[in-house]
Amino acid sequence: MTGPAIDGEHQASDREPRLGVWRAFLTAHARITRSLEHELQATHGMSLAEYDVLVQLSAVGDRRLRMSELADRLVLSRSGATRLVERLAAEGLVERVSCDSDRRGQWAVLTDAGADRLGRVAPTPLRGVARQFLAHVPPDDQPALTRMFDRLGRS
Amino acid sequence: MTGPAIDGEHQASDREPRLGVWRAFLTAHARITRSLEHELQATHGMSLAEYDVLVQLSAVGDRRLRMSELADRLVLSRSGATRLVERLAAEGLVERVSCDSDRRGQWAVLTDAGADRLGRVAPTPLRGVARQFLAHVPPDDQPALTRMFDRLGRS
DNA sequence: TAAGATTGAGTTGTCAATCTTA
DNA sequence: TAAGATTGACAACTCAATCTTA
Repeated sequence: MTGPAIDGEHQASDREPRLGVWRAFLTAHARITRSLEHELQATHGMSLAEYDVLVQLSAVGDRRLRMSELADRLVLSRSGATRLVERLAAEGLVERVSCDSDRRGQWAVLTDAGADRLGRVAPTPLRGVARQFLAHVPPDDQPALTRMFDRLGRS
Repeated sequence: MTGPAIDGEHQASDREPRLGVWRAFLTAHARITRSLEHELQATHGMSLAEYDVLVQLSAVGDRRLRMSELADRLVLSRSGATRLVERLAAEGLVERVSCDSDRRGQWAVLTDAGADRLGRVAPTPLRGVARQFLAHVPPDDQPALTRMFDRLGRS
């Protein structure tokens, strides 16, 4: 089915047949994140971006990441990371510590309060992801999908 | 806590094994859209959001969509859609037309200038999507993936 | 009363410029 | 000179309130 004709479900395909997957990918992402954002905001007054910082920090051994590294992991600009950490620091969930070995550098460190908060908050987004995402992804396909996603956006 | 153990590649998995796919999905989306955004902005001074409006309008028969419908398709708030169309209208790429049958309603209509602009601009994002997304998605898997993405974020 | 749409106020992110240390 | 990080100025989106027509 190469014709522009019967486009039914997947309109807006930029006149290109293959673009259906891409549009579906975009829309899925937007719907899910929007929903998770609302739910997390409503139940715990936290944004997904803030939650992601706590998750990233809690996932590394010593609960700390350099600002640049954090920005890279969040796929955020450096200034964006600065401001995000700034807000979390104001709430006492993250602490800023300057780096000994390179005095230009700063660590973003998860505080105990931050870890506690993450523990209380996490169930909400976890349930959301399970229900809105994982439930629709066949477990057998997950390893292959993960590898595919990991390749996307590189080159 | 089941043990922070061997998390290797997919850290930040929220202490949950299955979450690797989810994190990979999030990161892939962020990387690709960020790159497309920069490229489109640099080459044609247009945002991805603006481009998406033109695409959506050009994809429907009479090149027009009600504001609400447009917002839904873009997965954007209604006010977000209003402001986006406002900007495009200022550039003459979209025209606002009030609706006859329901005088509360407004059509966003793609102008000829808008269609022309879309034609000139499109090659850039299309190449980007081909290179950063489609190239990594096996053609045989695309129909199944499209169906999967279409289900995500519902329920 | 409700639905379509817009507006005012506020939040969050970006870029470009800047400061500091390597 | 360049790299890490922050700041100022600004762009784009969200919610809540509002206006208009159903």
